Amino acid sequence: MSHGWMQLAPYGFDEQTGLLTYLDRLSSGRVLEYRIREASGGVNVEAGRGLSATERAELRHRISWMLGLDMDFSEFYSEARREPKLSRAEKKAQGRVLRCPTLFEDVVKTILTTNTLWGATRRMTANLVAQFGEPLPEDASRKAFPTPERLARTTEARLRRETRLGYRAPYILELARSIASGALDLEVLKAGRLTTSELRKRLLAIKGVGNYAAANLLVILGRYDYLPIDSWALKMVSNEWHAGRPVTPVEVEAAFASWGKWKGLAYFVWDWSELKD
DNA sequence: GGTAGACCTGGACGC
DNA sequence: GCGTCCAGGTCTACC
Repeated sequence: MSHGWMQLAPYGFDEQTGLLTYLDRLSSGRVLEYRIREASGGVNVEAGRGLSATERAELRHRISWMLGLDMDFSEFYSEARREPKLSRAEKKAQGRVLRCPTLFEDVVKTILTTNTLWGATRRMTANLVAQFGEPLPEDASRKAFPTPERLARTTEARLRRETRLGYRAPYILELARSIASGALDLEVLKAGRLTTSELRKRLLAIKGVGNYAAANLLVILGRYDYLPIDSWALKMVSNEWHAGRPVTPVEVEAAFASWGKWKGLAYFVWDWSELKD
């Protein structure tokens, strides 16, 4: 819950019951819904019946990635004990950032967060899913996130008209087409073989991904050396340490510099003071 | 390498 | 009802 991904389609979250849902399309082409609940020692997932062994293995792999189930934060927690503003991190098992099964989806969603309001990000994502996603067999009104191949077949004009992506439409289209054609492989970036600096270069090479978006994606990839400094970060740092005076990205960097390779994570789970009116 | 200016969209705000 | 501003930034042209 450290960022808003659970509010973006095809994720759904019920605050009353704590049920997290997600509509996914497996490589077999099967579209299904994951119903994920917290359980003792892990999570419980319902995902329909009649899955093959291959599909079950893929599903397990994808959900494990989405929830970061194999991530180890013990080193960060050890550092965080010296900072009261991070004291709840270990107790609440914070650090995991909800992510999508494919990096393609995370990149698209990150581009849709830029230069707009959160409500518009939600709307653009919902439009993309509704217009280009593959439907759930038992309820055609509910759909998975569109594949690069499906988006690659549409036109910029249709993207602009039907999803209201605005100037972001050509970025999303170019990304989808590069992946669909095989020219770009984003999934390989998850393997952890590249240095953070090299990973950042690859992300910045994507049209529509700048410093903020790259840093946000690095956090999603488990690299915390860069801060995703957006207008919200400027506002929160201003309120936290500068009595509401406007601050620059340099001052945001300075505020978290002492956290070194953990600074992106410290920023994400920081217990921010209430904004003053 | 640093920096204006343009960029879709739609909600908030002032008049 | 209308015009302006701006938001969880980025790109391009220009210096």
